[in-house]
Amino acid sequence: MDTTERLIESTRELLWERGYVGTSPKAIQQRAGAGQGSMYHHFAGKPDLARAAIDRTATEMRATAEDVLSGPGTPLERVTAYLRREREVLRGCPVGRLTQDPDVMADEALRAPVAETFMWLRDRLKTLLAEAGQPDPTATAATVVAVVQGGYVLARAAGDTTPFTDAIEGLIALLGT
Amino acid sequence: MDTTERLIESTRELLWERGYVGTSPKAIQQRAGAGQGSMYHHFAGKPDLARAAIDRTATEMRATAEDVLSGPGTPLERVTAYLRREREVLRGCPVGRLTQDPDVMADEALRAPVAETFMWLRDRLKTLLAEAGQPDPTATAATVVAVVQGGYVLARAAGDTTPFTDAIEGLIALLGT
DNA sequence: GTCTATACGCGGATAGAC
DNA sequence: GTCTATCCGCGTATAGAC
Repeated sequence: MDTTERLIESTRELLWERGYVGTSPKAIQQRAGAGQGSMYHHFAGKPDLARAAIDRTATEMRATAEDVLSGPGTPLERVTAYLRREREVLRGCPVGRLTQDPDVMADEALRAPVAETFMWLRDRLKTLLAEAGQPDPTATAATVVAVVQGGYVLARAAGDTTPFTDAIEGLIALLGT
Repeated sequence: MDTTERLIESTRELLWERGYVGTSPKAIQQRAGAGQGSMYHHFAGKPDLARAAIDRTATEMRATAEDVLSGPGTPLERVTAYLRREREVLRGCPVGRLTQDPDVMADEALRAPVAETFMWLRDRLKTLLAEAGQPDPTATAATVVAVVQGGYVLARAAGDTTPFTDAIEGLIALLGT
């Protein structure tokens, strides 16, 4: 892995763990094993690096979701599979957490991939739920995504994955077999 | 409002807007109209102030919820009323957002009120849902809280309250009349 | 109780040598 | 491309005067 790659990956990890405000160039350099000069040679600064990191994280999240959503089974089974997909629950959602960062939301270039990811996801689920015969697919799609995002919040608050699983299984039960 | 009060209230606002990591003593002092010496006279430092602010915010949130949950109507109507309660959606949840802050989660004194608030809320909803005859009240209660918390995430990502409302109404529909 | 002075390292970056 | 030096203001206090 070359320096550019290591810088981006380190930034992704730190954004996930500590958010944008809590991530310093110095911390990125140390994790990447790169010097000051090296970092500023490859990137214009912290926002530039964050842009690369966030773009990649958002893209990856869509790909992961699409993988399950276009998988085998009836539309409802695929939504259920999406809900039950394995996740690093206690680490939270690497995209959703950015939503809480005022400096990310204030910068159009950083905010856009976050907004697009959730719009895409809601739309994708809406299509499946419509196929499944759900009466209000738009609203239900929002509910599905919200349960996942809110499940992370509950799990982190509790320091335990149980509330996440509960929230997911509670929703699946409500969606009907 | 005396100085102590203004310091706590300013801290509450800043924690809501910018989180713990993004909030500096200097910013607190400026918003409170208090000097450096004044702040350190009344509080031991940033964590001490944050503790007072978070305790109050958590307590207030429980009181607000209890108000609706112990209101008039059938148990299910009260859950619905809780879900439809007015909220400053685009500002996010002042308690839920703390969940994302590594320095808050790392400090037991700061973390405890956050954990307790969500445990209390899930338990309170569980009781109502059990009375309402829900088959799995524990799981459904987690789903209800998660939809609210996740709704905030979606709304902030979109810069628009619509996905929040969609998520809430989608859940209410699933819960049945 | 509040103010001003002082401290020291970090955040975020630029400059220029190698 | 990477390194070291340097910069300036902020974060987070402490000390002591008033």
